[in-house]
Amino acid sequence: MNMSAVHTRVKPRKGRKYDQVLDGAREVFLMAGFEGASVDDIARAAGVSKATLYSYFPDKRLMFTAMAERECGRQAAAALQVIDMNAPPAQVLRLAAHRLIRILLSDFAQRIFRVCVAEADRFPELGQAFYDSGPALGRARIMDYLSQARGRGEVAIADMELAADQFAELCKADLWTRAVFGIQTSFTDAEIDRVVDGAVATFLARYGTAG
Amino acid sequence: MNMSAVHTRVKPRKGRKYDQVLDGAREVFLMAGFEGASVDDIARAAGVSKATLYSYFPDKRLMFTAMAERECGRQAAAALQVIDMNAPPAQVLRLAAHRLIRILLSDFAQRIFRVCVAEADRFPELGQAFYDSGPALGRARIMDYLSQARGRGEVAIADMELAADQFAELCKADLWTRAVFGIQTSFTDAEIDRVVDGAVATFLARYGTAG
DNA sequence: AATAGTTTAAACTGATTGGTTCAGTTTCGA
DNA sequence: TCGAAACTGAACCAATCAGTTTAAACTATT
Repeated sequence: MNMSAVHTRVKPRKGRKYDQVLDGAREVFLMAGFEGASVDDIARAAGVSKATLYSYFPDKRLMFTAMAERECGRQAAAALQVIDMNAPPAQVLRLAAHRLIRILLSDFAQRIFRVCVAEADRFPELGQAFYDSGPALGRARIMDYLSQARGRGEVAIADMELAADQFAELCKADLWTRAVFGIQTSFTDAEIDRVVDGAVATFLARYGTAG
Repeated sequence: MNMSAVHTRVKPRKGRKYDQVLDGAREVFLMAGFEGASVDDIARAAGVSKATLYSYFPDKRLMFTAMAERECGRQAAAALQVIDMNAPPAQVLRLAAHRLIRILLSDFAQRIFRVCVAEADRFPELGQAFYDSGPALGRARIMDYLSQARGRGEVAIADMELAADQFAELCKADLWTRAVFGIQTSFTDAEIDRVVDGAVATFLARYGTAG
């Protein structure tokens, strides 16, 4: 079946302004949430007519999930930065903590988190998608490193998964909470360093071996 | 000014069905969010006519904030349970962790968290209210105990605030994340014990003094 | 029982929503 | 340059929404 696609490369669903539409959808959905966003606003933000918009997506819901999944994918890609697997824990963890916090506190991550959480029961599959592309992926990365470090005897960890989760949680320590409630929106390096140093110190106090 | 209130006790804003209205508001708002909730639904859930409802609250927004603030207050009251200030850290922390997790994972806390987060920028004061009556209050309680324990030399803590935050974060370790995204809604005692034990162990590895 | 205040159901307003339709314009490959 | 497909803009529809109004029914206190 689908003989027309024989040499037309896998046919990305439809035509030319697809990304443009999703960009508009992202802008409006992330600002206003699902119910708060009107389709007319999205069309305007996308610089596209409403008819075009509905030629790409059969309804508002699918438009929303499409944009959410694309953004989750992007987030996942952005999180996959190189880590020096051979460096000592104190150094690697400090760097990882910094990166993680910067992502967690970014305006973008905050917005998409809010939307995913708010709409988690209207779109059950959405929570899973966000979890897989964010927290779960970050944890896997941390576990990768910790496993190697354990192989070198640099850390002593029995429950690897729990350890990775604990490290991620330690990085949040209040900063993230205050950001998500809109209490504080920008953070100084000093504030972040305090949390990062605290996270690394606590983590290594439990799991570190040598000095 | 306000001479009419001289001997009419401080006048609780208005009459008889106030709580009834707020109960209905809670039910619908927590289920559907601010935009998703219709005033007619709220009236129906409250068992009250729409006219009555509008005689208590001038508009939907104020109805929302009133209910949110009441619920935050309740949450705060519920969190204030007795703690044996003189028991050893390992024991107190384990109990506190259990309580905290149970609250964090409860259906009610999850729902109100979602609504507060989702509506944090439509209602800026709401995030603050939730933070004060939830995380901030919990932290204060933990700090109280840790201070006393430090006085007895049972823990060695420099940055008390950070330590309290770290403990709270350690208690969440993935369980909370999965709950908030709707990935997992009920948790076994074993799952919780694993996180609790891990949190206490890690915390005391860093801050504990004796065995 | 009379009075004064509350509550009710239901109809109504004006605005907005998601979604459709369509006549006409643009784009682009062949 | 032709023609099909993609796109536009605006009008349109039915539904829903927050909020108001009204006339009748209920509840107290006196």
